[in-house]
Amino acid sequence: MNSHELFHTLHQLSRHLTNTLNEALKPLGLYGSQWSVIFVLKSKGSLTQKELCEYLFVEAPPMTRTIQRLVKQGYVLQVPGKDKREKLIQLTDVALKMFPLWEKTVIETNQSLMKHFPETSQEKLFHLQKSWLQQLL
Amino acid sequence: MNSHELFHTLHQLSRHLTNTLNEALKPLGLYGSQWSVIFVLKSKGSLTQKELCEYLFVEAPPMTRTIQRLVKQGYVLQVPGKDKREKLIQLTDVALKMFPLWEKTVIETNQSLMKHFPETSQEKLFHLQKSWLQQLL
DNA sequence: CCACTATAGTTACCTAGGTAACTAATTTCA
DNA sequence: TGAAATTAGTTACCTAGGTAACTATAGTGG
Repeated sequence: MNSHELFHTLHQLSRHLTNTLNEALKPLGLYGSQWSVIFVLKSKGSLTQKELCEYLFVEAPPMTRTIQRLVKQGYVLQVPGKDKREKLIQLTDVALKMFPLWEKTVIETNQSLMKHFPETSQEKLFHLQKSWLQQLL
Repeated sequence: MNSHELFHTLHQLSRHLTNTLNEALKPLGLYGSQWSVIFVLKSKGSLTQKELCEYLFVEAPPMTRTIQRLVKQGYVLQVPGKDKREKLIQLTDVALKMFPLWEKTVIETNQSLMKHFPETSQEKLFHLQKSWLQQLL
């Protein structure tokens, strides 16, 4: 094992997971990146764009783009925040109604992705990656 | 730990590694994806585009783009292969001369990325990733 | 031989993430 | 108070990976 291999498998895994989720959400008209935003909003309630960026570790421009797309789809609203700069993002009723279906799809996809990967391995993987990431940031 | 967290951490790590490498290679006029192609060509010698795609697990169109960019930069040549469809990709003398510097940069970056991540953990992580990936593909 | 199928690479277009630059608004501090 | 610095979000543009469709070439089998 050298670092090339470590990095390569990591990137490859990431891409594979992304592509599989996108494929699963495609019939529902969503992409993984949009689901991530929706999921966070559902879990934590309305957030500012800044908070979304911080939570999901995504830079502002792509977050703007994702949110604008979700606004266009009618799944989120941009509501003025505590001052004139700030925008609060919240889920619409449409999104709340759709959420269970989206969630079901994601959970099934994730389970299928991890079907043959033991839970102990998942836990180990998570902790190793989290540990690495934490010392990087 | 739930699958959202596992996936999120993984993607985040992947992005961080990619961005850090790109930043390091930027002064040398290279991107990580180009380096990957160069590295494989240096390791294994001339390969067809198809072989490069297979080795790096990238679809043909982005590989075409990366190669075309490398051709424009004068780092690779496209040489006719065994039939009229096939193109062999090989490193130019310029690239061979530059390679040590590129490699040094990449190695230093990688080492810095892993500085506080013990080698035993790296090995464990690699094997977990590889194991998961193998049952997915 | 030739129609059909498969293959290698390309083009067009999509999403996603990033940086740089920018605008408008807010905060800071002399 | 007001200039300078900071902040929240946007615009422009870049790279990277993907799918669909395509072109030219090669292989297959009746």
